[in-house]
Amino acid sequence: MGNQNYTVNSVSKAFDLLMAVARDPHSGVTDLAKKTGVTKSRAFRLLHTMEQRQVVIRDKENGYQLGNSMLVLGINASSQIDLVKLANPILEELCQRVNETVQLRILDGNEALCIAKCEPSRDLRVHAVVGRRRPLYAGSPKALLAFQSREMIEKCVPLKPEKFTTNSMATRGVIFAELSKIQQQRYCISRGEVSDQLVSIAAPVFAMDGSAIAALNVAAPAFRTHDSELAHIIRLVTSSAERLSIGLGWRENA
Amino acid sequence: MGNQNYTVNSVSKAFDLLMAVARDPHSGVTDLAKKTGVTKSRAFRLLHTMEQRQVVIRDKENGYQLGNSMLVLGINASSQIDLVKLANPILEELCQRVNETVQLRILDGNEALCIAKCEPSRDLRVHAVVGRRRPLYAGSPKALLAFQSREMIEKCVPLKPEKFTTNSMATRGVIFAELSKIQQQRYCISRGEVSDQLVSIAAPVFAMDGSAIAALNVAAPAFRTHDSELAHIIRLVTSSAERLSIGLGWRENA
DNA sequence: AATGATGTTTCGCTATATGATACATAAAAT
DNA sequence: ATTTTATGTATCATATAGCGAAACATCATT
Repeated sequence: MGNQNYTVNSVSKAFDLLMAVARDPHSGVTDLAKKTGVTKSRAFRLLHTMEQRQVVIRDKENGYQLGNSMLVLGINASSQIDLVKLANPILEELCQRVNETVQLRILDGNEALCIAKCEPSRDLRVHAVVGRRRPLYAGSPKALLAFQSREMIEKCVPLKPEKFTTNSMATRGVIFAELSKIQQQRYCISRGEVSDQLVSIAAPVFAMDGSAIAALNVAAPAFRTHDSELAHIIRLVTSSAERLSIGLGWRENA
Repeated sequence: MGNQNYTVNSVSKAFDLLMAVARDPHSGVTDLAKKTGVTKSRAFRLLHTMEQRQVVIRDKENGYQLGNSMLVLGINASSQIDLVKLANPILEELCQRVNETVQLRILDGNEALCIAKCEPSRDLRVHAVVGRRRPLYAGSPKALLAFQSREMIEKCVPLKPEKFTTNSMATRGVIFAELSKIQQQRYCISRGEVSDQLVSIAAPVFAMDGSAIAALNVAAPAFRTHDSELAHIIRLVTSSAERLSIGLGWRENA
């Protein structure tokens, strides 16, 4: 049962390339090769292979972008992953009620990964990107971190946390204190910790086994979010998160 | 300038496996190996590689399904592919107006591939699947075929067309005639050609270069679609398709 | 013209991915 | 209980598939 290396290198590198294409569409072979640390020949062959399968396509200037197969696979993925399947209607309802951007983030490695979002159709709104990663120790991802094991928390809060804004929590101590507060009240409010002038209200989502696997959050411009409405938003976010948890088979008691 | 074989076999096979996983989630190694005509060892290694990258994940019973990476890539794809990006809001509006299922299909090989859809929230509705392929010679994909080159049409209409229902067009002659009619009127109505009791109204979408690259269609139960409303639906479908074409840079005059 | 970017092609080498086979574990059948 | 037939996982020797480097071809730009 040794930890064998069954990895097929070309396949692994192909996905490196693919992620690179997703990140910066319209890049060419040379550029992508550099970004992924692969020889030009190799990049060319791998991309060529993916092109044949419509995984990537090329624009007029030979730049690569994601192709139809990715589209098909992606849409299948969202109907195969229970969490996303369940979440989307709940996100939409929440988004409509608060009329602000709503996001769902899961734990991925020691980061939070956005796997679903919903934006209102008003002109000024918070922009969310599916696939974007954030550290767990700042802003609304704390709603996810707060419910992890002690070791996990230790591992994820660096000794010198990055200061995104003047409002970012500066020390481990402050963050730890905030995490236990979040654990008690079961929601997290962060004001301008990651971006200035943004307020975010988040609540954890629990799986059947009681572990916190995701965090649901509403992100809004600070000036639009007065204390009077805050309680209302908190109620909506926590109840949406709870509905989602229940949908995943979670039950209140232990 | 020879037609070199730059294909990296493992990568190609990996995507075979991946498509198989998308098609039948929760299958195991053995099963997937059979379906894709690959040895078990190879399937295992390729799937293992993709598992490491979160392209696939496994359920409790060792079954494979699509993972988070696919989700992220898929969502990126839909924002990178101009057609889909443009189409979604238009599909949604059309769907809401007609209160029936709306689909967008592109030409893919000699089939029509559904790349976007929108379903109304009523109980009885036509079910659409992104990623599903259909022949071009039957039902609403004819709206796409009608605007292709003579050779393409010849190639895509088989000598003995498949009979999906009793209403399917039986001979090449009948289909050819219908195609020229569609070309003239710029829309296509099909009644129960692919599924009994279903009516579908479709219109072509043109690219900047004037080629027909997609077809937009509304699919509805026949009993709900009376002749009185038909004209109205046609108007909505054609105008939506035209808006989409214009969004892609197409201009009315050649 | 000359330079400096692209993307594409060639080619010989060896590391890499491969099939066959064996093993381990679990479920089904006897 | 014992055997059978599934499954997923591991090992290994072999050849071939994929590799890097460097040459080539098209473009822009100078």
